Amino acid sequence: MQRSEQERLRIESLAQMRELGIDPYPAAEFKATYKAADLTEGFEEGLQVVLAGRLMTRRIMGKASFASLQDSTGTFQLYINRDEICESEDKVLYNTVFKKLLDRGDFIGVEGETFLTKTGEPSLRVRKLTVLSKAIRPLPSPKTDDDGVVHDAFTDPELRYRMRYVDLVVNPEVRKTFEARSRVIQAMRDTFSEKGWLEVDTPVLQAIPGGAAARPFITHHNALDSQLYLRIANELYLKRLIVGGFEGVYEFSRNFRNEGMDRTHNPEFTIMELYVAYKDYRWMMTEMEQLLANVCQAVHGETRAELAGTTINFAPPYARVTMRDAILEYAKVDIDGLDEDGLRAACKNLGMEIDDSMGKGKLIDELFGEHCERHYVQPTFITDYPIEMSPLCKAHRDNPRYTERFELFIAGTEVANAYSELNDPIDQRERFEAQVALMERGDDEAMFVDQDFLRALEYGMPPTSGVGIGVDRLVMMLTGQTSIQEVLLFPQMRPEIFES
RNA sequence: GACCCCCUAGCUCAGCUGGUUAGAGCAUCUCACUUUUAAUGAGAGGGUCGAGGGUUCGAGUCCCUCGGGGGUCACCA
Repeated sequence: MQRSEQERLRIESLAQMRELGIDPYPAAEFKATYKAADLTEGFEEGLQVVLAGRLMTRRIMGKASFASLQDSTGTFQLYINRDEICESEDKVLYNTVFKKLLDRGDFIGVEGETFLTKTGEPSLRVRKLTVLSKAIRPLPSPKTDDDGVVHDAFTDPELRYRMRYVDLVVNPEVRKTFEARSRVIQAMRDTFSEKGWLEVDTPVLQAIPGGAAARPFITHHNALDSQLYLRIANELYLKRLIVGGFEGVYEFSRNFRNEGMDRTHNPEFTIMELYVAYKDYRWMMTEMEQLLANVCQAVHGETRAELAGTTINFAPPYARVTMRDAILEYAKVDIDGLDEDGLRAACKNLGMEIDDSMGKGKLIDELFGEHCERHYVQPTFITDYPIEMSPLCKAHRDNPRYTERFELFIAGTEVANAYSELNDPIDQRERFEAQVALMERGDDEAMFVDQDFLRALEYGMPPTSGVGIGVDRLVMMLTGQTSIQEVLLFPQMRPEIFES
């Protein structure tokens, strides 16, 4: 393996440490008494503290040095004086270990007391220094000048995504994004658990990939000698649990779809699905408004978030627009009363690319996607989807051509999808049969029939409303990111080839 | 899958219509320095220019193939 000059020197330092009787990778627990942020907030002088973290910058001035120590909460300045850490005549710890053998990126533990430097910087006067772990590779070294401008930042997306561990160490805003992601998920979980709903786990390996229309990843179980799929959705399993008598169930579901990748699609992604018995989609809209306001509050301390130069306002209520009105407004087409041929003519009229495999539902969806979607920047519920495009959703109580469905759009992107769930087993069977017809017509995304799910519905499912929230996309909206890769710790990449 | 762009030191980047020994800043190494904070001053080392082939007297630069990444589009109801 080819090593750079810097790596070779660090490996040499490692050996020298061992010769001095210092274990560069000690096994013992190291008990830090504070975190960097604890010391910075409400700074107190003369406090005895023990800190642990990575040595990040060093400014050596002969017999005294300044350094910064970075832990999970931030950085804190260290002041290291030769004669204070080496009280006897033996100055090896300072002159050799600290100045020569330690490098940027090494983990150390320090003990001492807090004080203010003459320039007023909160600092730790180090009395004792312990090597906790030696780093062999040099970290990138971004620097921030007086004007807050970052120089030499570690920015190459390929390197950042492949080596997220390095990205997280040197780019503090990256760590903040993932802390925000965790708060989003925690806020949802807290809200649901307070309402008494049950968090459940349902199969990732499924014999029939149901609940959505997408190409699945296929795998094989040896002992059963059967083909299995990684789930594209968990919807049908959560509904089975509602049949079983749970009245509120939810799951943060990692789904897998064997489709293209772009800035809003990764082959594996997370959808939070929630089903609540005796509710309808109107109730769910109100519930979602409150949930997202809470989540935004948890992340930002207010119900607004900045995204690509616009302020997104998450405070309820959100606009509610029917799909018919949306298409009427932006495409000037009234889908009400148009049959498939009429729709096809209208699409052609607008210069859209369409083909014969597209049914009525798909044509309407194209109209909406092409002309309307991008206009909904502030959170907006698009409601009452045509029945042809929603095979798991109950027909609208006032008009059977539509369904009791909404999608929530933010910044022109679909963030949530909800129904008054179809619980009529006869109707559901017919809808599945219509999907089979679409599949035979050439639609390779039509849904599979799940006989066991139909059997479950035949045992009776209470009226239920369900929702799926695209967690990754919601995190994007809340953290101002425009690429899904920035909200996934390890986005999908082509496998890296290593020389052995 | 299609098109466009990118790949040069540990990091961020220069490198013109092809020209002699491939540069800078930071990082690294040596020396100096007991309150610095993009520390400072003096000196030094570090490169298979993504890989392979071709054109040429001569290729980081031009051409071809391959690999990786980014963007746009398609696909993803």
